[in-house]
Amino acid sequence: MASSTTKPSARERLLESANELFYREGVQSVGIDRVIEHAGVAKASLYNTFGSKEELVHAYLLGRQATTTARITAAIEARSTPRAQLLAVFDSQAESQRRPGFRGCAFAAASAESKPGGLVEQATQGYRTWLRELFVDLATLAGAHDPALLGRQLQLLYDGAASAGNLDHDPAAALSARAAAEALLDLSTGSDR
Amino acid sequence: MASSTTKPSARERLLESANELFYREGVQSVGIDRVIEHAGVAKASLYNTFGSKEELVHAYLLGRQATTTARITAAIEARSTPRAQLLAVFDSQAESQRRPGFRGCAFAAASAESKPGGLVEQATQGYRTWLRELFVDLATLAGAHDPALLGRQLQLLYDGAASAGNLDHDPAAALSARAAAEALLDLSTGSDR
DNA sequence: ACATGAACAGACAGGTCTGTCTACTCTTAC
DNA sequence: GTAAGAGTAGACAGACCTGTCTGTTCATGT
Repeated sequence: MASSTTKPSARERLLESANELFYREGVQSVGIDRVIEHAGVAKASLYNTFGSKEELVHAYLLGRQATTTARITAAIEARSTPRAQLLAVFDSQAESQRRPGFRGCAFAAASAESKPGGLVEQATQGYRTWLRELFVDLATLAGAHDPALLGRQLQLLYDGAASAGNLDHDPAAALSARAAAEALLDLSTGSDR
Repeated sequence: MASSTTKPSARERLLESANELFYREGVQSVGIDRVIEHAGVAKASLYNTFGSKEELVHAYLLGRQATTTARITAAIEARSTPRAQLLAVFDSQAESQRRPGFRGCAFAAASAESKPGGLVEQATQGYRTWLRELFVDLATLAGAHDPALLGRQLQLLYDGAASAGNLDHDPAAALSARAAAEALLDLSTGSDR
């Protein structure tokens, strides 16, 4: 019963501020000073805890991955058939996209702002590998004729919905993606026969 | 016969350098000094010609739009049937993606690095509006049952291929998108009947 | 009572960025 | 010859950024 009544630790407050500011305005645009000011934390605490800004950004992305993974996993487990589970990924995306403050994929944004070869690219690869394998696994379970191809195409739809939903400020992008995913899935499983 | 033998003007050299450096490393990461050094141009010439960095970035994006528009339009005009024309957009994307130095959509990257409400967002909106109308028009000509929906879904595939092709360094992303587009198109036109 | 460790406030160094400014050079037209 | 316009080189100001460092406060365990 330490973390329930006590105020959050410096690390937790830093991560929460980083999540808010980095996602809203970009990891490059937001400086260290703004993060620590928003978190109410001394600069020395940040550098004692994380060592560098890049590692703070890395921790921010890992946190994003954890919440996204949990959200999608929960949506999948709430469905019973593979087909419904596959579409649930897009339902989860649509719900995330409807929330105020949606600004697209945090990994795509951070990658666009960061040099290749750093921790950002590393975290992005980890996240995308997980997502891709998820789609391929679901496509396999759903009985797709070519699970690798269908999984890839589903990820393209997912990426496109994230990108377009952000650039066009269109909260319905994920719904169009879901409809396309449904059509591709039906084609690939031959469910119209 | 002025521009054939004479060396390019400061404006042209600046735009060419901006196109190369901004696209490769990002509009925020590359400073003014690097652009003028690469162009072999004095800093005063840049500010006399463009007025600010933001306007240079804007001009760079307009140049990107012009070349992309020309490339896609040429690919379309080389085909005769609406169906082939629609798929030619993805062929053109695949060819662009195979070229060395491909780094995804310049507008998406620049948007991720820029504050909303500026010239970058404005240029991005213009480009995306053109692309979207192109897809909807081609879907209409191809006889789609719901051209607005199909056009949107094709754009999602296009965006996803650009994003995934960049983040995963996968030059075949546009080919998977093309195959998905073909399937959606056939479904939407009822060509299997 | 007191030591210890975590967090605080904030000054500071060293670097980078945009944008301005001065002074010089070159070409071309008349 | 010379005036005008375009371009060049580079110093400079002012702001901002990351990361380091000093000194202080405060809760907790012994």
